[in-house]
Amino acid sequence: MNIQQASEQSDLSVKTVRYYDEIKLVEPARLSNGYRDYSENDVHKLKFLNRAKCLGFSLDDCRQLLSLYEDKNRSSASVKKIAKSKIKEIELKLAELDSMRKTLTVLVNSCSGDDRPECPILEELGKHPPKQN
Amino acid sequence: MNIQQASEQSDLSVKTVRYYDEIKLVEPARLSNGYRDYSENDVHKLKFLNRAKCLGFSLDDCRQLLSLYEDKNRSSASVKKIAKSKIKEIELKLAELDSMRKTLTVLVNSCSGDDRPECPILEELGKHPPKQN
DNA sequence: CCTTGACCTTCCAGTAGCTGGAAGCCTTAC
DNA sequence: GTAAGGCTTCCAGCTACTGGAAGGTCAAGG
Repeated sequence: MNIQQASEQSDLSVKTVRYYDEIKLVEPARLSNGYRDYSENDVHKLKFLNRAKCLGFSLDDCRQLLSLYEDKNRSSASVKKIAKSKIKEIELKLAELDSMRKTLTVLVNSCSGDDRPECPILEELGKHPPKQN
Repeated sequence: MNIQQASEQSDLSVKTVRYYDEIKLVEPARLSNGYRDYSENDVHKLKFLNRAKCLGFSLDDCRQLLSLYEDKNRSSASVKKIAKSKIKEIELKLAELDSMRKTLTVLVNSCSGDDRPECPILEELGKHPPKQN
């Protein structure tokens, strides 16, 4: 099938699908006119990638997962390890964002939000040394 | 003061400080030999930027906040508006990450993680159409 | 047979926010 | 004088695409 159909079936943009070919994630056959020709299996891989991406895996992670997916001699332990480290990453990011949210909420609540120039948010940003990063 | 001192005082890397000059966020004076010469006020701005960055503001947001910070006729409402929309963004990202975390946790818990190839994580990735993105 | 429109192709540039490295001055200490 | 460390600029690269230009291909209609 042509690239547009593959794109629709995998719910990835045409540009993205072409990009995945370029970086050798999913390389379809080519027709004599140069057009990409996606097989059912190619589309299946594209869907797999989209799903993994939605779960926060990087393209490098995706590449690993895909090769494990296709390796019938894999051990489930190797997949579990990748997934667990991804959970750790996500939890770190969650904690960081939550701390940002808390700080910002306190600041917003202390700001009158009127026409006057006095602003506790800016004062705070100006006063304090950075606590993160 | 020279760029290294400014970098240390603001807790930003030398490269970053130079970059902020390049994108006209904080443009220090120059000595006759071409060296950047940071004033106390410049360093104060660098610190402000670092703090704002830690709270999740993009450099574009930072640019706005900095100009509001320096505008003595600003209204606190305009700052509050930016901060509130940033909180919204952060909350969206939090929800997304939390959903990833939950899904991944379920998958990891259902995976034996041994030497056998059977892996519910990969099966799940292969089976399902994407639900997000 | 020609044209039109919708495909497809490649290639180049740009996004955010830096980071690393090369080549080459400048300054300071020994 | 020279060596080490600063400083400068510029160029490339990172992630994961996206937009757009220039041009080839294909099917339908007149």
